[in-house]
Amino acid sequence: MDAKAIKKSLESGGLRCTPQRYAVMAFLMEHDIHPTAAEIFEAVNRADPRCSRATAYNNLRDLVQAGLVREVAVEGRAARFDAKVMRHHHFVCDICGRVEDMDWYDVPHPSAESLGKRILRQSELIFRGLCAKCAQWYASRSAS
Amino acid sequence: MDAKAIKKSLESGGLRCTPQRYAVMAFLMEHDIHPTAAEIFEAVNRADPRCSRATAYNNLRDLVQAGLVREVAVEGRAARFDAKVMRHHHFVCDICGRVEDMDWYDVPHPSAESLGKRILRQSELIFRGLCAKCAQWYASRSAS
DNA sequence: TGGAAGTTTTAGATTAAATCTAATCTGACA
DNA sequence: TGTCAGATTAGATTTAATCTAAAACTTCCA
Repeated sequence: MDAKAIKKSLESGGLRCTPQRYAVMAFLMEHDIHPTAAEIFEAVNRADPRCSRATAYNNLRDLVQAGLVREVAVEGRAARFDAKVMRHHHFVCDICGRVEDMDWYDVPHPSAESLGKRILRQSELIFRGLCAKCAQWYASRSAS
Repeated sequence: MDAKAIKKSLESGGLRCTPQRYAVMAFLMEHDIHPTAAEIFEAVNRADPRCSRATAYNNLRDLVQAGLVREVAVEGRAARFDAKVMRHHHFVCDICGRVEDMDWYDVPHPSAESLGKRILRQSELIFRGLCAKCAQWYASRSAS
């Protein structure tokens, strides 16, 4: 991954490029596995033990606020994160909680005014079901 | 609220109608405020202190599993719940976390097969922005 | 009616996720 | 070099939710 690109993207969000912040952003850009905050902290801390838990969480919060990283809340599980490279929808597996990317397409939505609300962002979709792996496991399980 | 209707709806989900379970379901059907689990427990426990925290949470879980209650995960906040009377979308306020109902409409989505996934449910939408109250507060704040 | 088997509930302990605290460090720039 | 806002830290704390093991109910059949 291009270090300059990461630095630039941090600065475009008004964030200074510190080693810890860089590590969090780089991890997210290099892995499209939608890790939880705990997984990000563990990976970053393993690579460089100077990064503490609070710092990993603080930086994650800052990156989300700056719009560089997207947070996906999943019912009954820890939140998951991904670098917001291109706009896309998500798929969440009911069994293993795995989050996968899905292609972006526009969804029609009511206008803000008609609802009495001031700001209204296009919602990203979260589809739900069983991922290929869990669907297979589930099928073999029901068969026996 | 019709007690018989609540009892029937519990039984339609394969759940026995115990006083505690009834209280949780009744609270959700009588209040469309999308309470958190903690708020539900407090309300139910206040009305009848025989219902413990674990019971409120257990029953909530059972109701969600039975498809009678919907859980809405919100980033950085406790999950919220509502009785699944009619299908609808949701709006979440970025500032106060308030959840509001929005009318249902179909959203086009890719078919399961094209994605290699076995089961794929229609996603309910979550719109995000500022609710009327917070939008007003925010505007008056920026003005000063 | 008795009582075995299953279900539900309970108080309190525990876990998990994330944030807070207050002290310390860093580095840009005067 | 000195200053100071911003960043980081370890560890404590908070919050949300679940677990545990015992007790209390229901059901239902003899």
